[in-house]
Amino acid sequence: MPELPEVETTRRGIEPHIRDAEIAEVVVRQPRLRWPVPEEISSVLPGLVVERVERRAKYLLLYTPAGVLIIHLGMSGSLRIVKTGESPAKHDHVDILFRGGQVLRYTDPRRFGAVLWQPESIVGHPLLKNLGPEPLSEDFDGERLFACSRQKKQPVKTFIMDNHVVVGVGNIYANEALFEAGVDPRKAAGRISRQRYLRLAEIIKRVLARAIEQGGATLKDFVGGDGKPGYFQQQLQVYGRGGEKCRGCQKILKEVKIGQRATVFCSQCQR
DNA sequence: AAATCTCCCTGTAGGC
DNA sequence: TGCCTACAGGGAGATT
Repeated sequence: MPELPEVETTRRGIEPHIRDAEIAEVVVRQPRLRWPVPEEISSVLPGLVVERVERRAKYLLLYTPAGVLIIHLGMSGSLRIVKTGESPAKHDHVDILFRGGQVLRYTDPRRFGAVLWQPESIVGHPLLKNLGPEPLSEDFDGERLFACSRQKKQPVKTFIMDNHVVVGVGNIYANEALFEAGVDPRKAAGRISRQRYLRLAEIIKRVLARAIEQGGATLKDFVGGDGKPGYFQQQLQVYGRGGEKCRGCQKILKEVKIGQRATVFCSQCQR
């Protein structure tokens, strides 16, 4: 499941290949994603130049003079640059062909992702307008976590995964950040001190920034490769390690469900 | 308003 | 080996 670091790594991987390039053709093989892929993209996109590729939360935004192509990778999606003529595999649902020969290929076995077209401006777009701040921006800090959490009884893990509070903190990094911050994921958000939120916010930033750096360092081949940045599993402290020993105190890590999501933590190190 | 539930989909894992 | 079932998970939208 692409988390924010993987989406950002994808953005950095594809942008050099499609920036300032003119779209020649769009091929939609499977329009049934999370929402139907709009038919109009096949007729509207050709002739348009991709001016830049941005990321907002886990959405990738391909800006053209006529509108914005919005792409979400869901939990199994990926984007990569392939060569013209490379035959599509089973789950290669959308190709965007550029004049010059590059092909941006969208792959998504589980089809939880999305490819949408927003003519003109995306300002006020329903999918984007209620999103909280970017975790790596100055708009996100511990003061905000503290302020937003007052009176909230929901578990702190659910709270930091709420896109209204801060975007891009998915299940993996929520688990990791809470472990590093020494915060029990089950604890009510409203019962955590300002001091601890200041620390938690800094750790969220650090964990995400480090993952992006490593995504960059180990950038998989976006040209002709699999286009998947990978998850750097070897350095995950808790995610996927339920039942194994805590790397800090050797106690057995607990695994529970919080908000229908797998949650792993150390009852000794996280209070 | 806040919290919880449902649903979309298919690869993978586990049971037999 | 193969069949069957359960499950995971982002996140919008519905429901409580």
